[in-house]
Amino acid sequence: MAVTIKDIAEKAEVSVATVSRVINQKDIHKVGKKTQERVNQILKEMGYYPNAMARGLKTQKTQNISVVFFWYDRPLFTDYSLMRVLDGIANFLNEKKYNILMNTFDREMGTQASVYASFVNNGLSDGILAIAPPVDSQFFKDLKQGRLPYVLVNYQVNDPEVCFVDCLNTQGIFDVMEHLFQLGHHRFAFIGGDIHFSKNTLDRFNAFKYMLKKKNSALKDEYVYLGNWTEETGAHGVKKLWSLKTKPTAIVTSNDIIALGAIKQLRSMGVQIPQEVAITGFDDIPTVGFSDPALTTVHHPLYDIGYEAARMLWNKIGKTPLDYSHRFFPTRLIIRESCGYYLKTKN
Amino acid sequence: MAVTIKDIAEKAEVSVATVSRVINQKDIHKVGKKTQERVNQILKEMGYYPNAMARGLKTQKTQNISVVFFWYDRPLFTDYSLMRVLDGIANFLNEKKYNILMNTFDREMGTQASVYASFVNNGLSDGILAIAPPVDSQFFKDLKQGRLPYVLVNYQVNDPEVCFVDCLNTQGIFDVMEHLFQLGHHRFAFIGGDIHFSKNTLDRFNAFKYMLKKKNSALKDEYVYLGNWTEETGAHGVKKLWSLKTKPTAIVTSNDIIALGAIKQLRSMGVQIPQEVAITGFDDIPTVGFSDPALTTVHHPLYDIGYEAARMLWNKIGKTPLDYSHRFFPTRLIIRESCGYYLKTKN
DNA sequence: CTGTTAGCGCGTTCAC
DNA sequence: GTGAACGCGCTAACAG
Repeated sequence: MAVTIKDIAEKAEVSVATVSRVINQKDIHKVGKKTQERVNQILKEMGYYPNAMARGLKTQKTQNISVVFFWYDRPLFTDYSLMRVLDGIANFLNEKKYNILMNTFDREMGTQASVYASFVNNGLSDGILAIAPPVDSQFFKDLKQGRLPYVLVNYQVNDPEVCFVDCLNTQGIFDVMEHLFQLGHHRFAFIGGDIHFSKNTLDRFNAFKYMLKKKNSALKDEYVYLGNWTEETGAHGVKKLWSLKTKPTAIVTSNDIIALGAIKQLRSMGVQIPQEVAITGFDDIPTVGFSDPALTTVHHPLYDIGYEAARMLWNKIGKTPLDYSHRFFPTRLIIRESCGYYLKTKN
Repeated sequence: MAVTIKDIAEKAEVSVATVSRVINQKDIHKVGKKTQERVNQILKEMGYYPNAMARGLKTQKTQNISVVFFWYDRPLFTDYSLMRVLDGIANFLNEKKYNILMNTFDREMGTQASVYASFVNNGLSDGILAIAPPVDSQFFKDLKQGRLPYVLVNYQVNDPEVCFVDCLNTQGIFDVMEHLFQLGHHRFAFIGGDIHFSKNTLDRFNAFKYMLKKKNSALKDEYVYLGNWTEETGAHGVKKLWSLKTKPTAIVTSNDIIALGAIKQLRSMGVQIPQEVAITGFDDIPTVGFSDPALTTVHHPLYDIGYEAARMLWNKIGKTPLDYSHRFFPTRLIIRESCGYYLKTKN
């Protein structure tokens, strides 16, 4: 058993109240100099450190934030995009001396009731950062009904009461497709993740469809392949597309990883990129700068999004008035080699 | 305020003791069937979930594990190697219904006293997984003196009382160098991270020196460059080496990231790999299979190490007798293109 | 300036 | 079968 405030009080021959005062430096001016020194001395000697549980129980503040990840399958902390968000979150919370409590749910658990309450709303944390919660999940409803402040990350919803931070997915897709249109492309395919799970993917897919309509370009079902977020999905999508008589001239993907898988598959089939087909990604993860060809993609300010989400939550917890409930970060088109832009301009 | 056990008791017109019995299914046979049903009903109706703090305070068990990372600078969850370890940890702890409490310290904090106690030994967790703690840090001593069970990960020490899980770093370096010797290399350089911070790096560097001695090959100071774990270190190391009159014929690195940076720099200087110089990595992160040339490296079973470390800690917490205090995982030489092995055999 | 005490929410012992 | 009461370690109101 660790040393408690009571042990200190006995040794110092003062009451626990006095000890508490010097520990927390609260009403400290009321405590005699001599007493302070003696207590501090004993605190050090006995190696006392406050029990966060007891303190939390009393103050109803824990100094912990729950960061909730929804894995598609099993815990996968090697997902660069999610971890880049976590970088931003951790850096902010570190500054503010908050601890991070990781909660990871798989696809199935995200849909269950009681997950929220038993794992998150259990008094262990002061607020919740939900990273890319599944579309229309039970967790999402629980969050609204629950008593804990929360901020959604990489999720957007048309509800002024819900706090979230996201990027302008729609704008990102528009930019990428405008770029492709300018380069003369006219048959567009889409390879993406599971739109029933990821809101970002859904938004990007919708933007893709919207843009086609706007440009009077037809959406063909056989030009759409939705899987998950692995390289395999990219490869499978390409295989499906290349089994068609009329191939697309451009492939828009919802994520860089998918694009990388697609590129690998195309190369293994001897298809020239970008001469025979253009391809684009989304997120701008570091590796895509070194793929062959280097991937034209949409930069996603993941770090800033994480940092800002943590800041918003911190403000909510601190009752600091926030005059906005959500923030959108702009994306940025990163033109590299996979669409042939530099090929054209070389001419 | 969330609904408490007392609220339930009042509504159900029973005592809190009875409610506690049905919640925890303890001495449940003593509770009347009717009562059980009524309490369960109300539990659901009112959306009750136990407060983990209060419970932890009472039982002295938290169902939380502290996972401690020591960043070289700031929180960096995008480090593949560390996150791959976390994958293993999280998958095991998920199975056992333990939560993960993340504690991140920077280089400086790791050396400070009181960090252990105030951030880790605060009653919030039942045990500690310390990922690659800094060499000889204060934290390390605190861990030994502290009352919490712990397991070190990616760290090894000659002390039967200290639990740890690590790979056979020495064997990994031996394999890589034996491979290089077989290919006829004779002037060896080493580019690595900070050996005063990372035990793994230190062990690998020592293995490098030992192997040179064993093979009667001289260790030249100008063939050693130690920085951190970024691509820049690889690049800087190469620049330094290529400023010398006599260049090394082989570069052994302590980590894949460094090797990738070195390769990039060598290519930008027009140096042929492996014709002019061979280069090796360590860890076998996914990207190195796609570098140009593909990197010959040492496979590091990071996932398994994390999983096993979590399992060991879980056993310690559960007082299940463990008949060993540490485990070493074997490494595996992965021969790709960067040392010229396939070049030779093609002849 | 210092101490007494109540209670945060829960589990558990010991009565009945 | 059930309940009263205590205490985990701490903070804060109040008393002196």
